[in-house]
Amino acid sequence: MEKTFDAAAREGEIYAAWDRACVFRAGAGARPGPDGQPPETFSIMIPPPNVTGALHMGHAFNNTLQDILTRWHRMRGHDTLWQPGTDHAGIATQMVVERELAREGAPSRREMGRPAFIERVWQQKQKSRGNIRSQLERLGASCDWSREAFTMGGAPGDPDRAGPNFHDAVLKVFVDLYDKGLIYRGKRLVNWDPHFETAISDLEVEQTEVDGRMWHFKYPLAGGATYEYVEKDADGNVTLRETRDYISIATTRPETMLGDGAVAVHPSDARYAPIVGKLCEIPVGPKEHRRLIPIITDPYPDPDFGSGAVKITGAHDFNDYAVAERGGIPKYRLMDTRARMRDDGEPYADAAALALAVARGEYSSLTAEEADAINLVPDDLRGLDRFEARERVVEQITAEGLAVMVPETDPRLGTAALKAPAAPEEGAAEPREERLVPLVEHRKMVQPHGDRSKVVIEPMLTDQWFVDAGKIVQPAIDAVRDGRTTILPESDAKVYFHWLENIEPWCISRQLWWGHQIPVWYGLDLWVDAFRDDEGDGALDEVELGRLLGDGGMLHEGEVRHAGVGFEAVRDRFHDDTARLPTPLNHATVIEVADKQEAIHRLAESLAQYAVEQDPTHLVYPVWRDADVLDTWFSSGLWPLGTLGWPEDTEELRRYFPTSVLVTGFDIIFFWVARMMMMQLELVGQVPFRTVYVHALVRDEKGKKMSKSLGNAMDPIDLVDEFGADAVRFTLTAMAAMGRDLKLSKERIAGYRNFVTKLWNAHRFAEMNGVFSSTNLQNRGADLAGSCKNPPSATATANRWIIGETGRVREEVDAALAAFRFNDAANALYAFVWGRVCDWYVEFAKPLFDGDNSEETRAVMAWVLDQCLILLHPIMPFVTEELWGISGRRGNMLAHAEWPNYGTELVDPASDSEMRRVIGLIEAVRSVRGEMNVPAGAKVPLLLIELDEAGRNALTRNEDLVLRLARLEAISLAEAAPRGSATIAVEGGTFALPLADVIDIDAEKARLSKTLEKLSKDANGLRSRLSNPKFAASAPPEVVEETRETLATKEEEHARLEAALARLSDAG
RNA sequence: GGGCGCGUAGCUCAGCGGUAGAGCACUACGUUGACAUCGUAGGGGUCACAGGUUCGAUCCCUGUCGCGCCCA
Repeated sequence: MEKTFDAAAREGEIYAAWDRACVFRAGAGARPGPDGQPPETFSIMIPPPNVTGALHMGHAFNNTLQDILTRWHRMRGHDTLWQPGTDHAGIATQMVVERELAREGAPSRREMGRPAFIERVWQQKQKSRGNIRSQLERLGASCDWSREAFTMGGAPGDPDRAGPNFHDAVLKVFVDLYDKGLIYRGKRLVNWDPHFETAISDLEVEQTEVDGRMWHFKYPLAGGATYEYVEKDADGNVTLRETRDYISIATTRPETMLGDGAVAVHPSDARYAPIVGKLCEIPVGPKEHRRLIPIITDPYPDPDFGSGAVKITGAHDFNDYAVAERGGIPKYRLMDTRARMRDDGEPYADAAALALAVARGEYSSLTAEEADAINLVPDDLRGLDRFEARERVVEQITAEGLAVMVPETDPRLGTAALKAPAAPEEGAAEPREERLVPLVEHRKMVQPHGDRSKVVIEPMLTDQWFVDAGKIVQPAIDAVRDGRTTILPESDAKVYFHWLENIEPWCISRQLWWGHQIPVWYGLDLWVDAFRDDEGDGALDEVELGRLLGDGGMLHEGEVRHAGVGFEAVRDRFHDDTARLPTPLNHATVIEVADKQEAIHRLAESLAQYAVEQDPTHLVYPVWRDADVLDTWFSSGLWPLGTLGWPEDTEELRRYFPTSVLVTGFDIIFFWVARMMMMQLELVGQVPFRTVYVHALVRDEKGKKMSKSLGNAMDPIDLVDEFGADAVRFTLTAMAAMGRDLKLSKERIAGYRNFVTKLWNAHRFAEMNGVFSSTNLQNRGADLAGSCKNPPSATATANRWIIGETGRVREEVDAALAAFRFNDAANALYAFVWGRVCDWYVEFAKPLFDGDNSEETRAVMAWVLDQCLILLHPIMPFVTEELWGISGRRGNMLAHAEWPNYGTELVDPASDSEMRRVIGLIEAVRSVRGEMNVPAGAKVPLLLIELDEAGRNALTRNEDLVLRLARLEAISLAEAAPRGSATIAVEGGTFALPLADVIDIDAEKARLSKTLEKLSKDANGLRSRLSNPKFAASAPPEVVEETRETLATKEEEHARLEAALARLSDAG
């Protein structure tokens, strides 16, 4: 064997061997239960990574944990499935492709059109699909790749027909929910990304701190009205009293003033009480069409913040939206999809007049659609970018003298403020005349940015599809409350509950091209009064038909719609609808067209043709499909069911659903976990998983979040290249304390790479000592047959001891994994393999190989090393598989080896305590040697002064071990410690190291005194506890007994060392 | 502002009622029958602070101070 495991060279080979042997296939390696029952099943769904993405450390962590669970259950003989797959990641993928197009100088998305673009995305998907898979393979992920799924699998254009038709399943879910009334369309405020021109979810919005400005403007009261403005301090003393003809408003987004619907103040705010209910003027726009808006009260404004008055722009701010809803304030949309000021609709004068009538209460029933149609952007600002419009608005207001002015020394101006002039007595020049400047506060503020586009998100009022989440949320709450699903760690269950109990409607539409296109078709609403059959004769005459065509009639009417998994599915429903229309429209054929414009055109055309031919069979009723796609989280919400073939009743669905565990990050508890819970419960009435294990974040070594822009991201594959997958996995596992972020450093990984080497070299040692020789292989034939239950029989204490230790660690590991305490499992194994097997057992074996028990020792070592490989395999699959192959001829790959179920019954208490004494003596001798500076190479004699029987037996039976490991020449009996010797107190006895020629008497005295001091202190503490009568009365008897024993030991050791010190002093 | 969590050895973290552990780092020594990606020994902690409960508190409770994260 080489000196180290060559991970870089071997890992690929090993993975390929697993692949060839199909060991990761669903159910592979499953064994019947103890009484011949069918095997338990274990299933786990990978949280699907972005198909065009790359794995980051979070993925590495997440998938390592999944692999540990999967491999562990597989080795236990369970029918195991780890379902892999990828997510189509709507916005991210669309972005990748658009960027690619730009780089190539190819036509843009809009230039090439939707079908060509989608085709291009499929090409991209085919190109990058292998990335994630090969990266997961580098990590050793034991997924069943034959079942790889894709959230857009089966969609039109999918060149790969192999996987499940996830696409149609998603559409079916939409249609089912729509038909149940759980999905609706409505005009709501959403996070709008002006770059991608789509609504995005809260998850996709980053709150970023930026240097912002806050302007202060005066909104003049209507008709020049005035009021007494009074400010008071906390004690009620008047600090300011003046007559004002305006109300002061602060804003960070002046351009939105154009859409203000009101000014709101807190109901308790006495400063503004005199003007509540009055109208004020928005100080921007053409003077002759100034809009007036009401001053209202609402609990939202904070009287202590700014002026205490807040402008209300319901169509462009989430808080304002709520105020507007409460107060019946109209919400005027100001921008287009690219966040430029609107350039559509009627001229400003007409729009402003209409809005003014609304504000005056002259126009009571303004619908949301009507409000949306009003464009309140003044003509000179139309078409401008929002930021440019902002500057213009500020200029115009300031020019008009309606900006709040302050001295230029005002500290609120921030860095723009001038230093206050020094006092004259400090020698400053004459104070300058105070100049006034507009109050523009420069301050840090938090602004929403698109996490991918990086542009400022604009809250925007748009038509979107929503899931009425409130109606399906309760079962998801109940399932966790009553324990059908467990969320770990517990604190994350609280997050889950909190979110679900305050659930909001879920916006599921995205204005993207890549994704599941919403399966809703619209038709023109012909069932309205305008198209009435006047005579009631069941037929439309020319006049009546003319109304359809004339006056742009159809354009202004609404739409009717149906949902179905495809056009064919909705066609019949539209036919049923048209059947209710008068002749000749009831003969119309339903056809699919691109959009509403085309529908109007085709219908008009077909009616015109009818007017000429009078042939109703040529009439058409055109319908068009909703252009939007579904939120990616909506489709991934179906992941557990959809990957198993739902809605078909598949074998896999019956076997593996509900799944056993979901391993995922804390950041998607709401967005994914909660939604999967809601959706599977709604669709099939079952929870999607029994346990949700929520893991924390992988940070850099300084505790910073890893991010590309910070440049502190570590690429897991680079780390695998450098240290090997096993080291990376073991590191992540050992640091996976529940609910705690892990700070990853290369030093730590290097430490565990050394552990891999340690394990390797223990095997190398074994190989060099014939442990894997064919004779020995025969001796352990039973084990090769797959039984791990029976360790070889052993007589040597060290062998009996290590077998017991193995039993202990197996219990520890299983208990840890069962409780998802991955770090405990890793640390238990580390301590066992390095601290007990390598540090002690291998050393003990060296002398044993020369003695009577050599064959037994070889058999035990082979068994113990096998157990190390088996128990470590879920965490470190590569090196263990490699060693498994090297160390024996096996019936199975290690990935399918049988997981043991022995436990502490393997512990032999006598051997245990015997080894404790042996190890104690060796350590005591080494310690004294070290402190007395005995050269490491020197062999010295040890004198036994006194020792109890158990100690003597232990010593006799293990003398070779002690001599060798303590580097002793011989052990002989002595009546008393000779002059100038160091004393060693052990359990039940005293030894002496005669070091007359090397010993420094003072050093030895100091050493003994120090130890004695410590012993006295400990003993005193114990004594005071024992002498407290309440202790004996209240503490559990075993604790009292243990305390007594500890005290006795300490006192005994104290006595021995005290005697030694006395002798030393006599001598010295 | 609301919620959750964290302050334990130089660093990273376990432990969470019975007088503190690991890894890494550090110091000294070392070609000991695998391993220098190693071995042996050693130093290093009023377990953030203040109260309380208890025979006993790093652990439970309350408060304070710091630091995170999530939601507004």
